[in-house]
Amino acid sequence: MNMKSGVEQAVYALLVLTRLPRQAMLSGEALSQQLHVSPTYLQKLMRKLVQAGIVLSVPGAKGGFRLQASPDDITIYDVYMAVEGVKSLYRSTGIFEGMLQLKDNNACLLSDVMDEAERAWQAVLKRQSIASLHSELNETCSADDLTKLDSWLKSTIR
Amino acid sequence: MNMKSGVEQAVYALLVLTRLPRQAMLSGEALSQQLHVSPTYLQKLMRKLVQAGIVLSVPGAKGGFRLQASPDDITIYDVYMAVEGVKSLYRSTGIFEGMLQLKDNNACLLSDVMDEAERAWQAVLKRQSIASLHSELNETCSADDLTKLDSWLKSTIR
DNA sequence: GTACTTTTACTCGGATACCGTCTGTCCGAGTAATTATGG
DNA sequence: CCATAATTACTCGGACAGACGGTATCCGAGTAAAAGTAC
Repeated sequence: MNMKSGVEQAVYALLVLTRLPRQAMLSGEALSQQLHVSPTYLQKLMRKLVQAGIVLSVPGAKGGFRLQASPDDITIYDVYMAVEGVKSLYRSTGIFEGMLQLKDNNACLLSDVMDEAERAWQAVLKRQSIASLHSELNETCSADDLTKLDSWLKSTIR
Repeated sequence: MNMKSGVEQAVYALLVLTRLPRQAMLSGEALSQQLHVSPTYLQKLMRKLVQAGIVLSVPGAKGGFRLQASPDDITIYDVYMAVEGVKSLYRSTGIFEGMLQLKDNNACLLSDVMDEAERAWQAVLKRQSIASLHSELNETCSADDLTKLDSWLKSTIR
């Protein structure tokens, strides 16, 4: 039971896009270079973010990605759901029904607890947004590093 | 990101052991028959429960398993940890450090949120015990099914 | 200079290979109760 | 009848095969801007 590393990639990709100048676009290739991750796989992740309405994509030359929603409106939960899918952590394998043959397809005893636990988990992810993470980034990093990142962005967008 | 089905097996195994007459023992083979799961794999799970101090095992003829702790003291969290291990759901792959070469091995921005979310998740699992699940079982099942289970237990222990 | 074609630089989505983890099996040990054996 | 040996019925833990899902790569297709070409 491990979280996909793709979620982490997606979050940081969004963080980079947050620093993007207004209306500018960044290609998947450029993004992958900044994050040091597989270009093709990141492309796949970006498509999921597009389908979830988080990111806007434009094909063709000078195309690329940029945020569609405001960073304040994008929660970590949204990113998680876009990348990981909607299936819940726990799905009964039907042991309870099998133990003593119960006629009614009763939800297994564990489902209630597990669902509640998952909701509690998701609630925390919903409280944090890309914007709040981005402000953390501003506090954490040195001004030097940030300007280096911004100038890289400026020179990369076309 | 899916929970191991082994956790479910372990929980129901403990539920069966809860109904066991005082001091009686049940073999892994018998348990697996009742749960309709793989005998050898269940054996592996039971060993983990033993190592976690949840279950007591006795080798040799007339040996088997029985609960070591009181059902009230065994939380779903305990079972989860015993089966799934202690590693956390999320571990940073170091993208943040790689983005702009940060000297200090700073924990990535996501870690805080993810850890908090995991704690919230675990907190729910800690509130539910095997005993509370067992009382749910008593309410859910028909008296007929329960006596059938008990008589099976009586005829199986030796 | 305008209309058209070609090139270029992207995204899109499917097919597929790789790899780690979870599931499941097998086997040789160890242990204890039971049974068999010998005197 | 008692002591000892053999058998039986378990757990223990490692090694390993199989299944599955996440990671990663490749390719053909679509799209739009830019560059080239013709008149």
